[in-house]
Amino acid sequence: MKELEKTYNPSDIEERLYDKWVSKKYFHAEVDRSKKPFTIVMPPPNITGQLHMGHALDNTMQDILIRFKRMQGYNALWQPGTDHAAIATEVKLIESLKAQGIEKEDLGREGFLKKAWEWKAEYGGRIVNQLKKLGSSADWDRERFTMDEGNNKAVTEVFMKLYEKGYLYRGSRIVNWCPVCQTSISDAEVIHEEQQGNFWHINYPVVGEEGRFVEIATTRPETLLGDTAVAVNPEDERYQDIVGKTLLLPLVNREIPVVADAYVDKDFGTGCVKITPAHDPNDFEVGKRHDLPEINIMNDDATITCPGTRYDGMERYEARKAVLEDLEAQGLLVKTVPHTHMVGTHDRCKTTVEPLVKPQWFVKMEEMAKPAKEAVEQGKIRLVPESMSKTYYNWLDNIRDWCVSRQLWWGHRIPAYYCKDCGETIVAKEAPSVCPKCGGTHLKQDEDTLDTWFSSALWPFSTLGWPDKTEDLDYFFPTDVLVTGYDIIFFWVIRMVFSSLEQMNDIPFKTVLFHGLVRDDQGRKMSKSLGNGIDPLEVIEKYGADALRFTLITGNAPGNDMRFYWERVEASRNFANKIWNASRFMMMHIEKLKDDTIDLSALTPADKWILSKLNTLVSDVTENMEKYELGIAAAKIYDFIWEEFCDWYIEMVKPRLWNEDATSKAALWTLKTVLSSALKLLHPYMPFVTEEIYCNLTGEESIMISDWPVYKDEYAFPAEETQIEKIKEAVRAIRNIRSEMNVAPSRKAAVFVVSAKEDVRESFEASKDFFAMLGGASEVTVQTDKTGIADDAVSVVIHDAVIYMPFADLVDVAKEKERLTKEQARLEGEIKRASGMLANERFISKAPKEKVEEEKAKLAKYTETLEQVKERLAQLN
RNA sequence: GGGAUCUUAGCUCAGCUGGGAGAGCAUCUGCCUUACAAGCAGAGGGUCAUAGGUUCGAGCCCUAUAGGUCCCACCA
Repeated sequence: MKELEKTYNPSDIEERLYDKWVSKKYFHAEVDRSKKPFTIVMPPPNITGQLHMGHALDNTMQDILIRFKRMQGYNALWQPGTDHAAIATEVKLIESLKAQGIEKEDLGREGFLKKAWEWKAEYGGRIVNQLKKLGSSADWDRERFTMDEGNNKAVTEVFMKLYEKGYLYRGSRIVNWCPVCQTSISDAEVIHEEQQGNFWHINYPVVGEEGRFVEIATTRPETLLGDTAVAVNPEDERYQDIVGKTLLLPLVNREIPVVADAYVDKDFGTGCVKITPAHDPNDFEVGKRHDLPEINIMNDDATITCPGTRYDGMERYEARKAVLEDLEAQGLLVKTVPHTHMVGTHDRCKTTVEPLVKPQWFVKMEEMAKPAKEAVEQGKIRLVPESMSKTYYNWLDNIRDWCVSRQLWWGHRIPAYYCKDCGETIVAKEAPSVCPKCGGTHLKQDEDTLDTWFSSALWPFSTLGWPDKTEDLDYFFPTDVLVTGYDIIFFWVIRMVFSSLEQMNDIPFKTVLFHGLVRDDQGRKMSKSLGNGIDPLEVIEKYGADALRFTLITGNAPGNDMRFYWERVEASRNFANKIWNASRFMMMHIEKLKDDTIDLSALTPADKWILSKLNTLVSDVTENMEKYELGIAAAKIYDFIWEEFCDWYIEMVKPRLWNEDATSKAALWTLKTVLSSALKLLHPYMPFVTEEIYCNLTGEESIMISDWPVYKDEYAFPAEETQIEKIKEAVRAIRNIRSEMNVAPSRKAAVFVVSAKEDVRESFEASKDFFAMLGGASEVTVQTDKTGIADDAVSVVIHDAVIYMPFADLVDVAKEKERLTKEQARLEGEIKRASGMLANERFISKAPKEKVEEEKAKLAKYTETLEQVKERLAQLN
């Protein structure tokens, strides 16, 4: 028999147990047609990443589900991997190189990529190791990387298929350009931020009509340099006569037409809009409709290109200033109106994006969006919580083509080749040596790479071997649940859905379980810049992985954000310790249990009560977990173990174990049965502590491969449940009275239970041993009426019975008086102090309001308490 | 402009299909009782944002209002 430490120390066992699980290959799943599969693919963390609370939450949820299903007998596969995270990695690498005085260009493409792979080799495993500290039971033997050979193959395959189908095209269109990262980005990567700016009203002179102007308003005056028209609404009476006329563009003195276009809102601003097709998505469309030229005025680093002007080479905001100065000087700046508007910024670096016309690759979304929407509408894919569906539909309804090319080096290089001789575009798996159209040999591969999300969109099937027809794919796909944060529904979830429907002709997963963000204790997002992030590893080190996991999963509804409090981790740790100690108690007696067989009729009502409670818990928890109500299930297990099992059942059972009476075997059997089942229910949440205890308790190899408990009809004892609940009620009543009357716990008293009902008397009689102990009774007498009970006995009424405690036996009147007198003196002192403070005018006027109110409240409370004390004293005299 | 979501005890939040208001922490009181002071026992504290409505019955459903948070959207 192993003696356990008095307090639970997670760091003593976590690593050892994790190593055991890994070496026993418990996490590994192979195709096994005799079992039903249950599959989760892990959202691949970035190779550059460090474990943060979001990962911890995300992976805890997945681990809970996978451990639960594994115990239920499913062939559970949790497929892990990491993401190459194109922009994030490239930017970080560039920074690190810069610190060494090296520029990206110095290395060249090859050299840079070599560095990137070295980086990956160095840091790629870090986050995986951190995930292991959490207890994640992912199948690490199957770990994948978005840029490994198989994924590269999948990416090329999809690119070709989409191209052949006409869903992938290259075109010069307005894209979001990040001047800092120097690449195009997709719409999803642009976040709109409210910024304080101005509306500048500018006069454009009408050509040939001296003194006549058209007044436009703009928030980006520097783009004036690229204007090729001014537009008005065709139905705007004010401007009917100037449509078709020509204006003289200030500063650059270019003649531009006035066009009529319904895009213009005549009630907004001046009703006249300057049109800059090369620098605004709407203007681009207007430009197309009116066949306007596109004049690019900006370089990739957001400096102005406008040869022959003084703005040429200026930084964009510097140019804005200069343009305004010059307009002002020419008297063309009518007015400046402060204006808050939304400005697009790059989600990675927060730089204001510039809409620029660039040749890029786009995925045509219209056709693929439809089935993606239907899959959710028709219930083939279920989103949890359901409210996410609206967000999902809304995005798909308004979807625009997806810009997938990036001007980066780290990523999947676009498998497109251009013939320098005839301009032909060839999309192929391997680099062609001759142009199939003209036979030329001057071919050049596209310099760009693909959006990171292009490869992650294939993750649920690429990790299982696609495009090859593998056994894994056939067996494990479609996956069962995807667990992820609601913040990447557009980036990832939707793209996986349409990619899977298109490539696999099937849904990628049956359910998406969304969770919220983990915020700091003030409700702020955890971020590096704020420095308010809490490192999960620090939490694990201090309180254990189980405590962290339990904290993250409880006290919050699915999909909601949660705040992180150390106090809650501490509470979770205390829970682990509670279980630890319950098992210590058992270990002290368990050797007396010779065998695990029992005749259920040998059980006492208390045994049947807890067994029945457990039975209900088993079905409740299983049901909750199947509905993905992980927090509710966890709370139920917590309450059961702490309250019912520890605070009541263990206490009830003590006299039987101490006395080693005839029912002690039943007690031991019940303790072991109930505890081991409860541990199983808890195992998905707190894998380490449950494993350690379970193995000690049962001698079995591991809890994680044990069977999930199931509801058993023979464990249902409704009559005993009500019977014991009544006794608990009586115990609570007695304790309440004793506490109210200030009876020292050491002071035992005689207790009489009076009931006219035979069954009630019988059940009290049967539970006398623990009832007396829990109620602090020296002796319990059960009878039908008040015969022999003193008139001044304290009584408390419960359902179907009255409990009497002879007063004189309970209270030492002299001592009670002494205590009350002391209390009276203390209260009078407090009242004097508080009323003194409140009588001081300077305190009232100068102290913070709260403080004043606090004192007032205190005074009121003390006064009230004093009254009660006086009353009590009067009774005793 | 559209949409989502929240407003419940001092704090942070649960409350699953409507049926007698909960947890953790904090506060107060008493206990080192042979598993656990990371504990035990007891107590105080809420007109469930506001106003209507549906219902035998609403924290939960409907409408409106106020306030908070978030997402989406090309109003220059």
